[in-house]
Amino acid sequence: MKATMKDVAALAEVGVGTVSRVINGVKVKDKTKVKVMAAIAELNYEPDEYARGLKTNRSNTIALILPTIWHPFFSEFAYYVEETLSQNGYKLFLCNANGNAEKEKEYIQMIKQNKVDGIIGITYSDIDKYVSSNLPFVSIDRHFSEPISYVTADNYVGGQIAAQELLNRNCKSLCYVGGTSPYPNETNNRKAGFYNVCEEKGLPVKTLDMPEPIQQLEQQLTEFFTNNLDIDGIFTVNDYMALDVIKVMKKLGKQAPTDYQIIGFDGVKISQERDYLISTIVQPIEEMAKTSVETLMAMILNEEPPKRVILPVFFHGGETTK
Amino acid sequence: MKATMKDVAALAEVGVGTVSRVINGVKVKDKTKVKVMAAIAELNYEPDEYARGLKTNRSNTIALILPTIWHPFFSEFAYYVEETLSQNGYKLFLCNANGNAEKEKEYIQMIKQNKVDGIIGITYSDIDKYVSSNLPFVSIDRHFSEPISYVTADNYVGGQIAAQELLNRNCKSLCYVGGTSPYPNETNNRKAGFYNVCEEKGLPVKTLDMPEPIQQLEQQLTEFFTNNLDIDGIFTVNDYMALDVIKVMKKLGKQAPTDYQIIGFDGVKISQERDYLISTIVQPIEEMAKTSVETLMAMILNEEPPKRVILPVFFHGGETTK
DNA sequence: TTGAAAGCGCTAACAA
DNA sequence: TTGTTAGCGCTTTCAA
Repeated sequence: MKATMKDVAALAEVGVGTVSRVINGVKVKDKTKVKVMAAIAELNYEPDEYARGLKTNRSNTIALILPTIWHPFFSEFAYYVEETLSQNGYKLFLCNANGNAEKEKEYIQMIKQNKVDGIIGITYSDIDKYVSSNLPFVSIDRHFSEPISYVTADNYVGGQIAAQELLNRNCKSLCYVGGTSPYPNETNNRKAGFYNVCEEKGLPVKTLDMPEPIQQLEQQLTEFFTNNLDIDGIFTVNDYMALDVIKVMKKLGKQAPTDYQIIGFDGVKISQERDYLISTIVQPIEEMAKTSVETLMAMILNEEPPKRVILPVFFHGGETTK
Repeated sequence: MKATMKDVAALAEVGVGTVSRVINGVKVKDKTKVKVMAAIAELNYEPDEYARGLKTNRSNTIALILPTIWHPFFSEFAYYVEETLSQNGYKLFLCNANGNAEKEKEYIQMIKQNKVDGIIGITYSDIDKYVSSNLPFVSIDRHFSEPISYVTADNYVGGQIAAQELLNRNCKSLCYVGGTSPYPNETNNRKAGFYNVCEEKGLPVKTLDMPEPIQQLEQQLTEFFTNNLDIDGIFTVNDYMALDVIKVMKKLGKQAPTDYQIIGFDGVKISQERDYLISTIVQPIEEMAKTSVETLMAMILNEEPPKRVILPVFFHGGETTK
């Protein structure tokens, strides 16, 4: 049978309140503390977090809501979120929402019923409507109109850097390839930053912006690049899109970085120890994860959290640029 | 203020016991049920899982212990575990242990304190020592001596298939490249299956088996392949090792599949919608995840779970074989 | 079919 | 500094 606080109290010949104080680090006479500790060790006592939660209304648990963990950007993010939480004595509920608003709602309900202390969310539905304002919530890469804190990489500057790096490498005909989501999100700033630099230099930019969900991607890409054979500098909304472009270009007989140069966005690594896939604008995923957790912790402790944090990106030169 | 069962009972003019019965689907007179449901809706009542857990000693939560979520094999596995659990009304604690026995132990303690109903573990320490025998535990790819259930892919047959596929493609000089872990695990069977076919055909096999953790991998690979220029058929313990071999071979001026052919193991996809990286023996990850959850569910319901499940693998011909 | 009440294991307020 | 106790919100037994 599992030992309870009562058992410990009896063995140590003290009241349960005293045991509780010892457990929670409240000041107790040294001698009593020793007795209690001995009893705890003897009985192999471990506090019941459910009883505790019932009283305190806290769970030391947070929920991470993602589209899918099966994607290196999200799994890297989750990895660091878990690591940071664990260091803070928090547990993590993993919630794959699959971009499904219904499932996000279900999770919100689960979260309420389970005294979850806060949420970190990378979501694309109007989740804010279901999150009550007193539940700490940090959004990633998504700016809600409500007073919800968010953490994001500097997408605009990332776009600027991409343009600059392509120009530095003598690209003459630039283009941007991306997708447009029905939900507003920060990735649009990548394009804006890219355009900004091009405009300043008075350079025209070609654009392939496909409405999401993207249908027949390969066909659209093939058509676009067949009609624009002069393009020699490409910036894509993310690394995956760059991979898709590379594949199509290969079929068209073009190879990076000799025939054209291409820069992605995200800085995806398929695992910690492996390399970036391509030349890319790297998001500081570890820092974003840590900042999210810290912001959430501040909210939980009723401190004033930053309303928005924008973290710097950097260029990684891989094998798809000269 | 959050509504409690008492509030619902008062509004519906019934006892709390009746409300509890309605919530839990115990038979109640239709008319009463309607009254209670109305009160629940009116008050926006949601049961408190912590109070419930305190009484029932169940949490509808399971823990997934992994080395790291930041790896496509594990994140795919986690993805399907989460999906299946969610369908069963279960929640998932994500535990990255980083191959760190200390952290695994910490997690076990957390699990005990939080009434976690069961564990799915991909672990490489002697975790079984800390898991009490009445806590449902399913191990992946690892065979404990204790009566612990495990789920694994058919690694032996996978090795056989790899050898066969290389031979079918006219490879004359085969080799195996892998690592040996201090902890026994099922991946050794990949090598064994590979050898088995080669021996049957009377073919010699070269071997590079490096003790883990592997130091100076690239150097070891370079040396090995420089000394064995005749090798034209390679089987590696996993997909990543194959990528490393490919990289080294490129530096040696060799290209797959023209100069040599190579088959990996795992069938890693960096995301659901992307392709396999190379020619490989594919593990049925989705099925493994589902089977693990089902086995765990059976244990939780005190049914007799299968002691071991070995699931079939298949060959995927990619661009690294002819 | 239902209501009343005990009690799960803990925290915190109060009293000593 | 410490013991006692009420009560967190539920489930479940017992009796009606």
